[in-house]
Amino acid sequence: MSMTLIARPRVREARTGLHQCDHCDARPSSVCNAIPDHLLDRLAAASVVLDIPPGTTFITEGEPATAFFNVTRGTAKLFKLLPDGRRQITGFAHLGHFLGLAVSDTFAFSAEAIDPVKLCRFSRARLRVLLDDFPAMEKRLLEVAANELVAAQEQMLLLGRKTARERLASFLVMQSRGGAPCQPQRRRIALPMTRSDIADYLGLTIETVSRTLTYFRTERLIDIPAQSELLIQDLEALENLADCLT
Amino acid sequence: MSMTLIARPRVREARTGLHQCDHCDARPSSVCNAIPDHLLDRLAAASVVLDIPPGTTFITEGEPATAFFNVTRGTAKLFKLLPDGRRQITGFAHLGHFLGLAVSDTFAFSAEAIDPVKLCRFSRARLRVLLDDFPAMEKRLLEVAANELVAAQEQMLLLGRKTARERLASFLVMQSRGGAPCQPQRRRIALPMTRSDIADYLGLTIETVSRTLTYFRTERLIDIPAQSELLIQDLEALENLADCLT
DNA sequence: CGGTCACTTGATCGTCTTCAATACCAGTGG
DNA sequence: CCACTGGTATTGAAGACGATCAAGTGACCG
Repeated sequence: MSMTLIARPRVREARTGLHQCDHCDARPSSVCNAIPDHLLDRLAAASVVLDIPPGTTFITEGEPATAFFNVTRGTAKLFKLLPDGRRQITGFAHLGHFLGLAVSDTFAFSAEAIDPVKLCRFSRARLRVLLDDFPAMEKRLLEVAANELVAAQEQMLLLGRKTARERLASFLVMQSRGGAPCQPQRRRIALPMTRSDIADYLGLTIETVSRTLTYFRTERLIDIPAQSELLIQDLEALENLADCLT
Repeated sequence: MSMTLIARPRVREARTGLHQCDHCDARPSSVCNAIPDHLLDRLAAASVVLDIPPGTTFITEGEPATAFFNVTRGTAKLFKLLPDGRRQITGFAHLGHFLGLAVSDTFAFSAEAIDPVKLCRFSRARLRVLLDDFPAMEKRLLEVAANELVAAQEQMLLLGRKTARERLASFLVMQSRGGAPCQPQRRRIALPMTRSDIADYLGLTIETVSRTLTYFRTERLIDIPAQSELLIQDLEALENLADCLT
């Protein structure tokens, strides 16, 4: 039996005195903003910076949740697997996203870097201390959890009740807002994830994703200058489709 | 044009000195257990007891979230609607379930009583005060939110990647544990919800639910003594189906 | 009884999947 | 420069699962 040997990428760990939270890109949008500026050294001391190469799984479903993460750069996909390999991507984690809410001793999902990802890692114990010392951070976590719950319910609606066209439209509209609601919309969308990722996120196959995107293109709703780049031509039509007003 | 007039059920409000939290059925399993016994009067003072008749919608998606609820009796369905009437039930709320996590000023879902439901209502302001006074309660809320998030992701996997048989099997196995994981399994399941509710929960139609249940019955996996009652005959087979090990 | 409502069962249909072939693109080496 | 390779995306044809449409059953109730 031939065996492919895959070099397991070593996760580079950078724990240095240089690690500073005060000019972290993620802070404005992350739970860390609950900690006042003059105490940021506490936060820096509790965390370790990691560099994750693309394709690396850094959280595995079912493994003990000994540490939590904060994404400070890049995009990760969060997913669950069935024994036969079927996959459901439950979300994409961008700048500022806190990983470790859906947890009950063990992680309920796996996480894999799509492009080069930078993480802040907090051990469970150290985070516990931080939360006890900064109740505001716990409040922020609750806020974040509430928002994720809203998003999750929206996704259930999509997966349970929307058609392929509606799912793709919803996805594109969401991406045009940078993955979060209430953000300014951009016509140009970067798609760091593959078609397969999009399919597994929307509960479809890659063929259906591909076909539907070409439909949208022939209908002049979008343009696809490159594989990982997309231009929205008719946002209103897509929004109507997404909210199923058609 | 003929018009059906529906008597809007008045929600009975019982705000009396008799409202006591110390022998509330919901307390052991709800967020209220974060408050020590000798301070339960604070909790009672902050809440109002409501009786909700079956079929009454007591939370409407999009309306301002001025109050939160705790279910102390009965079962409610939580759902989202599309403009054309398609519905996705995102969950069922039983004894002890806190309603108001998936919130961002306005409710992200609607809630309707399936059978006679009793609720504890907390105004947003009063709950705020309670949470500030009892940080343990905030911690409990975060726990609850984390658990709901885990459940939501599991449901996304179901909706996005499982077949009708697998969905029904997952549903039945979950119900045999009383809707929550880690609880003792019972062979006899009460199904207060209609087939239509089950369908909208699993992203199917009532016909598919009905058919699949009869398949299960002819395969001796289950028995259906009454419409709202179900007996599991072969739990192992159902569990294998649910986790897609077949 | 007739009426309603929820559920079941049957026949047909359509959307999305599956299977398969082809195109595309970047990287590598002759 | 071009052939070769591996990974990813697109396109086509056929098939299946679940949806839709429609009829029938049974329970409950005034």
